[in-house]
Amino acid sequence: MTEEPRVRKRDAAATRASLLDAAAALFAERGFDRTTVRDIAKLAGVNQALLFRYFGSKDALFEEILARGGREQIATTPPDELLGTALRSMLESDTRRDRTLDVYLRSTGHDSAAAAVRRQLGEEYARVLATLTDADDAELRADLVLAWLLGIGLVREITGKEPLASADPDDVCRLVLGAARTLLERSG
Amino acid sequence: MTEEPRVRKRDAAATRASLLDAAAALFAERGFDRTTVRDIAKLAGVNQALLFRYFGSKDALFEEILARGGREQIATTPPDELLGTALRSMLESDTRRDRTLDVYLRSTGHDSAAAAVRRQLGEEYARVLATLTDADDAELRADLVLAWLLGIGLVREITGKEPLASADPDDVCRLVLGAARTLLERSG
DNA sequence: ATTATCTATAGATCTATAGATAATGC
DNA sequence: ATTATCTATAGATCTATAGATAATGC
Repeated sequence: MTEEPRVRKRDAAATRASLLDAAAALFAERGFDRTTVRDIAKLAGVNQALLFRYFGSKDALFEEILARGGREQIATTPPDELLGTALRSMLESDTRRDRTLDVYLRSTGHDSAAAAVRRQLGEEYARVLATLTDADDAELRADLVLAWLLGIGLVREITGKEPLASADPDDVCRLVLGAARTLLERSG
Repeated sequence: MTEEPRVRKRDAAATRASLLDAAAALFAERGFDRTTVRDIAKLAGVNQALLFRYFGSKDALFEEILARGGREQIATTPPDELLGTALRSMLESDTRRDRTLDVYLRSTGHDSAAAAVRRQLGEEYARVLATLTDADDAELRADLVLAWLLGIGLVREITGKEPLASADPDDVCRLVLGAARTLLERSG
């Protein structure tokens, strides 16, 4: 068992990584504005001045977290399974899951967050989903499906409205995929 | 023509109302954390100390704005038209429209906002929408439809992703209502 | 010698309050 | 006399930086 050493040696790369992880966790939990650089440094177990040394500013750190969010997934999933896969990975309460969506949902006051989502959802998910239908408003239909995913994330993670917040992922998937079929099916 | 007087007389009620309107506009535009009490007072055209005299704190003012949001609408609309009406009123770009949804969508870091939406959506919209289907998971279905509305608002107002952000309200209504029918129709 | 880390603090906010001023109504 | 409004500022943040300290590798 090679445990992580409790007392690290001087290691710039590890310190940088700790700050990234700590920031991602706190931004996901409280949003950008309510997370202080001192909170981040404390959780990472490093001095707060190092945050500025390695990232330059709190904003730059935020941008880096948004940029590293969810980049694989898409390429390895067949288009007609993408919606189900994305939905399910969002619904699972794995502690190991990607929290980038929560970072966005809790930082809607920050313009960079909006831009990042626009870019990532747009140039990846929307493009693939739009290939599933031959309707001439395919892109709008794809956007509506993505808006639904974001809305479900919003209600479950932030608003906390029941019964959706605690609903079984299987039930949610079944209902959403059934209704989304209306939007993304082929006309022929 | 009885114009609003440019130089008001001393009028506590009018000052209070000005502060409420100014705060609602700024919270909708920038969210709670990025709006300062001095911004609000400046837009309202009153001294910033009056905000504390009339509301006690920035938080209390925020709560009051959330509480006054969208209270009528529901009672006067037949259940089966509620979804269409709510969707359409959200999509219209009337400058006169209720901005409470935007306040919430831009203040997701603030717990009061989440509580207010949970309460209002829950005890009003969700309850009515759930009567539209006799499925035994009617409440979950209603929540999913509401999550969709929130998600569409999020993408249009905050994320700004095209083509949804600029899409024709008629097109959006047609697609959403068609797909939502799958969730809310009666089985019999 | 290099550079990761830490100390101390500047400088810019931001919310909130105490107390002064002045316009109104009896 | 009452009370709406304004002045001035306390006090608590928060981001960011300059410069000191100390652990590492050649």
